[in-house]
Amino acid sequence: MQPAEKPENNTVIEKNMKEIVALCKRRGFIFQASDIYGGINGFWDYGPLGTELKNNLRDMWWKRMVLCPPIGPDGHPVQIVGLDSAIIQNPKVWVASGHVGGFSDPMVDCKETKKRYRADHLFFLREINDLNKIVCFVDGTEEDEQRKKLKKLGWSQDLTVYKKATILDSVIQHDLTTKVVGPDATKPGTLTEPKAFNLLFETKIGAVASDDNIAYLRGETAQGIFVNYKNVMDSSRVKVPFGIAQVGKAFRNEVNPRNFIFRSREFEQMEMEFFCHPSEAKMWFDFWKEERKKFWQDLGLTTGNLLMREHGADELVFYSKGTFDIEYKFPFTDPGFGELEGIAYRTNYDLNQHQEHSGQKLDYIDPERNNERYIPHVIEPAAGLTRGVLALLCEAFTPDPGRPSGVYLNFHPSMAPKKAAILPLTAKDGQPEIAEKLYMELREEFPVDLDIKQNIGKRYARQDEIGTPFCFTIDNQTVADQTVTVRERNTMAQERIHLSQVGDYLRRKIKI
RNA sequence: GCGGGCGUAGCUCAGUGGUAGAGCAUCAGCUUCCCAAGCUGAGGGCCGCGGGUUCGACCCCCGUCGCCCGCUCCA
Repeated sequence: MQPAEKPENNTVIEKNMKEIVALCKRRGFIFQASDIYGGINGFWDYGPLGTELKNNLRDMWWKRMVLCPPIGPDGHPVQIVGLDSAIIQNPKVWVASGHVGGFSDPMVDCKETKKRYRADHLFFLREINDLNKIVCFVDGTEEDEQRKKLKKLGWSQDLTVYKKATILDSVIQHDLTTKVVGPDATKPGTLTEPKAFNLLFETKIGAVASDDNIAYLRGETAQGIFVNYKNVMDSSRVKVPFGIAQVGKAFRNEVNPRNFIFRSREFEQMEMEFFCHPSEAKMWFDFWKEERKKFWQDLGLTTGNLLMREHGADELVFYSKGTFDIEYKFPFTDPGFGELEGIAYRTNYDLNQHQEHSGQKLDYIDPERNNERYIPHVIEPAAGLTRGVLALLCEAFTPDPGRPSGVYLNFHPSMAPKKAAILPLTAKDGQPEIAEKLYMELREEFPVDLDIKQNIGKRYARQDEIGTPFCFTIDNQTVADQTVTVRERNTMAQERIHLSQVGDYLRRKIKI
């Protein structure tokens, strides 16, 4: 029985994701980019409803960060300002950040075993007296394992007769790739030369292309914040501790885009860099961890599908003193989780780097600490906007055989692309006129649909499928006494309220 | 990047080496006082794209692009 379990499970998961993707296309949430040309791997377009959904999530983040930031430990709202930096910056920015160079991982393929290795995760043993004997291991391979492999090859198992090399380049330089036995290979010469995977998109500035005008599309929005730190300080009357927030596109040449919009080459981030005194960094780290978790919960992601996971020491980038991921249980990661947002304590690494590379002083003179000079430390909550959209879609997707549409999207009303639909029960007897009047009133404040055609069941079903939380239906009684029925999406229950209360009703329900 | 699977209407899928099909959706009209109901009709496809074999290709072959699954990868 055991073996049957996994495939069966996979089928169900696959089906779910397929249905979600199909619904997204059918109803205009998300299309494959360049669809009519056969698509392009790793890029997606947002349709009419997807755009509304994405904007809702973005606006809610902006509100919670910049317009109404949370109350800090001192009882007052924390200070955060907004920014919108260019996608293309001076290429030196990406050298300073470590993305150029550090962001490109050379990969080595094994022709025999079809395995792929990161070149910088490999080391080599070369017999000192025999240039033809070179064997390759993955970092961390125990000496016992090394000897086993040497035994299999029929070579000396005395590790002292081998010279250890860590740089594949030296092997390449001496043209020895044909001699190397790969980590899982049985014969030499199956490893390919390292291929550079530059994860940053390159472009050329100016009409004439040449190598000295290379620029990069940003791999994250964060660096735009760091390079504007001084400008914001000098112009905005902010004092440490404070934050700078930015929402925007970022680009990464992912080796293998997968899972709908989860890993794509063009995506959108919502990042905030919070600058503070080093002695308070831990406190702010804990503060933002809680705030950010609460954010996703407030939007309706249920606790069972949300996870706070601390990075292990091996996972941490060298300059981070701690990173937590907020992860979501997507249908394609189930029972595992996938990253939605990372909250990282980045120390003052980035500002230090930019101070060094730009030659500009980026230290802060703190009037509240006896004019102490220091480079602020940074706590970075960095969320994926497009991943957030996917999480909201997956969470909302609710199959329900008991209703005509067979499925509905259970969005929190604040996230729903359409807040309400106005539906005259029939297209006569003065009902369309009342409906249109209500529509014109409501649309000033809410995204709403007016739908007069076809029978009421079809119209309810359509609204269910796009996740509209409320339908206001005009009937004969409306003409007589100015009341409408409100039909609630999840329960399909109806109540009757006065026309004059509709606006208040929506306002109350949408608020988080 | 490797291996496997798939690509026919908006969606879910039939289909045969000889003139492209169904259901649902969409749209129009009628009918309907509350959940894709009923009746009548309409639009919509170079069968992913490009080659090849053939008198003739949606079908067979090759290539390519895209999607899904598994590896690999994800600063």
